[in-house]
Amino acid sequence: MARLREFDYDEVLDSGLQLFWRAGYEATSLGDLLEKTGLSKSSLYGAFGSKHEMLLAALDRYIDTVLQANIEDLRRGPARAAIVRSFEKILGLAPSSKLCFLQVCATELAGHDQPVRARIRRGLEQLQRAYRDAILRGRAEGEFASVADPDALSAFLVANLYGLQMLGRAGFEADIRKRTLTLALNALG
Amino acid sequence: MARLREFDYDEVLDSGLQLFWRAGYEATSLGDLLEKTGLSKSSLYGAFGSKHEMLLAALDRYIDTVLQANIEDLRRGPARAAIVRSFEKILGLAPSSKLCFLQVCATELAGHDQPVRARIRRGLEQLQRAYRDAILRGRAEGEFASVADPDALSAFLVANLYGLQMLGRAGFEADIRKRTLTLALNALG
DNA sequence: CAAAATGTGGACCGATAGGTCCATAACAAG
DNA sequence: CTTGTTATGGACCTATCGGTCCACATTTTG
Repeated sequence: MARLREFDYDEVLDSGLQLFWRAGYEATSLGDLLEKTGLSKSSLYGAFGSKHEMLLAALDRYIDTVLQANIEDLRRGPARAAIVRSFEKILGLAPSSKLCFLQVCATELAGHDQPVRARIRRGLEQLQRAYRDAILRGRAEGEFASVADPDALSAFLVANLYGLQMLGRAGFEADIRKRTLTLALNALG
Repeated sequence: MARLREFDYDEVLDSGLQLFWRAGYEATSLGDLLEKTGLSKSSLYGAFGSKHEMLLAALDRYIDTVLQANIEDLRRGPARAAIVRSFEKILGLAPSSKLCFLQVCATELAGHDQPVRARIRRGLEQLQRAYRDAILRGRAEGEFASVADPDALSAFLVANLYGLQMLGRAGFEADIRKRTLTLALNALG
């Protein structure tokens, strides 16, 4: 072995994630990254290789921490309440607040960037599975009347989650979004 | 008056729109714009003022042409068929194809750019109204059983439209997206 | 303590970013 | 045909972009 790094890898990665999350990939410069993390270029490049590889690492980190926390929360308590909870994080969203990082990367990069797309798909599929599990749990408990295919129903919930974020960003009032959500939840029966 | 411009304003604007649409705002450079339009910097700046103002003009142009065409198509024929048609443009979407330009701008810019957000809202509201009109038309014709509030129901359709684009970009198969759409259409009754 | 290996700071790089400026060209009005 | 006005091409500007490189610092291993 040799000299050990003086910074915490995950901590730096979280800082980078914050920047990419707020401003997007292109609008986040290396200078921004260096300033926020306090690292020198050598350290950052030594740890991540390039700006793009750092984004990929940040995406993985997002999925494994932020998204995972949401997924775990979906497992807690009665299924319907858990699903509503997962949506309500979005409902209060002001136009300028952060969207799901997956959405940020999907629109900016996934069209021409395969590694990014693969990660987004992975994240979305995890989320879909979590909804699917909640649906099955709710049915077992007699909470839901719908007999629709759980795969389709969970994908439907994911789609509505991201669609609602779009409405929020456009400045649609919380009231209309709340009623939109109600319609989505109706599909659960 | 004086010397008249040698290019067609709307034609140039459409070229710019194509670039912004495909790559996003930050990733589209002035050089890209000049190359694609064939203009010199003076001409482009004389006509639009800045890259940012050109984007705003492109957004307006998108709403007044592309989106407007979709909206007009929603008025044709039986309501349910028209709504299905409007979604099917999205359903065939490969991961790398273009999203709605409003979505591109919403995620990249609307968080911190008010003029952009205002335009996105305007576009989305026009789209929502078009769905609302189609819903009312369909009800009058006895096509729909649902008695849900048309404002909420139309916002719900808009949300599902954009949510489905997200699924497409992530690489979700057309089959699962089709079944997701079916669930959304169920809300029409 | 020497040697091998890795981390760090910062100078340095060519390319490109968005934008301004100016001399010249082409028009309309009188 | 002059005058006022706008359009055009392209030189030019400063700042910053992402990235490389190297001398030096710090560590583990033997």
